[in-house]
Amino acid sequence: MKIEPQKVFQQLLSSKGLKCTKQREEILDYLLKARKHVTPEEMYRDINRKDPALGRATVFRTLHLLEDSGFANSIHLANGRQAYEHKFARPHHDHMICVECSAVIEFSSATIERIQEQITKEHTFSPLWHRHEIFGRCKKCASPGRN
Amino acid sequence: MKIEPQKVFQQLLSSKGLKCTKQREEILDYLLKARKHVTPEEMYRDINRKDPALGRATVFRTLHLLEDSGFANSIHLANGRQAYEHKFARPHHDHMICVECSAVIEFSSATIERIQEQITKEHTFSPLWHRHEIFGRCKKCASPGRN
DNA sequence: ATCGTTGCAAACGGTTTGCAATTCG
DNA sequence: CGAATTGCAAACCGTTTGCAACGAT
Repeated sequence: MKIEPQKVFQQLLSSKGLKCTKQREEILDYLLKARKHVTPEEMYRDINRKDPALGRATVFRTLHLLEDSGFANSIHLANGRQAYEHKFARPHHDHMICVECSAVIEFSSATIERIQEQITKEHTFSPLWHRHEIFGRCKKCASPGRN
Repeated sequence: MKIEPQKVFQQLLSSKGLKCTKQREEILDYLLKARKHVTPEEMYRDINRKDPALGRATVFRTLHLLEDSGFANSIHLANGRQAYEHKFARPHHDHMICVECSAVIEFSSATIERIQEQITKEHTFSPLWHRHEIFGRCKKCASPGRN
């Protein structure tokens, strides 16, 4: 049985008495199609091109809605700005972020997760989520001949 | 031979042709004495109480100077804001951050570091630094009878 | 005296909010 | 119809910056 994000989203909306609007659909679709992490501004720029009526505020509001509902994740880029990715059928993973070109490479390690669990337990800390970001230079930006 | 942060800082300053000012000393001292991670605003508030002449801009400027020189570290709190800690004679460590009271608990794991190295190597990624933050509730805030 | 540094206040940039108009259910 | 949602523009808030006065060397 294939998961259909749009359907799931609609269900969530109606279950909360919220409405399914064109803007919310556009934004979810954009996020689902995006191959990389997108910033609210990129999102606004791209969707607004096709639908000039869309406002910036709606992008932010919807992104929060998606994040709160567990449909999206946000990461912090090196400059502190946020970028989002959807969470449909994607296993948990963390990120390596290139400080030069902002490329994002995903990684995950069951061992790290296990150690984390152990560490939090030792400190009687109840983990909710975590952020493990490695900053550096990607293959391309670190290659010789580029300082 | 004991390390004397203030001396080291003075050396760095003069080696760069920068000046050793009262404000810079106050800020470094504050950071050294702080037992927890401090935000620029806390810093400004506290130091400004004793020295009303100190301005907010100087706090930010000095914090950047300290970070760039490797004397301080910054972390992002759950709300995206920054907080700083000094780096004198402190081994590398990461953080668990309480989403309720913003308490910060430090942790470190040689195993995690090792795995990270291996992962970056696999992706031909040249790491510069990383941020590993676990968000959740500290012992106190997670205890029953609260929420 | 020189040039880095400071405080101030204005500018910034990303995000949020108040509100009247609009749209979904 | 009535409540939720939207776009707009103004408000926010942490941070940065331009500038004239100041201060360390």
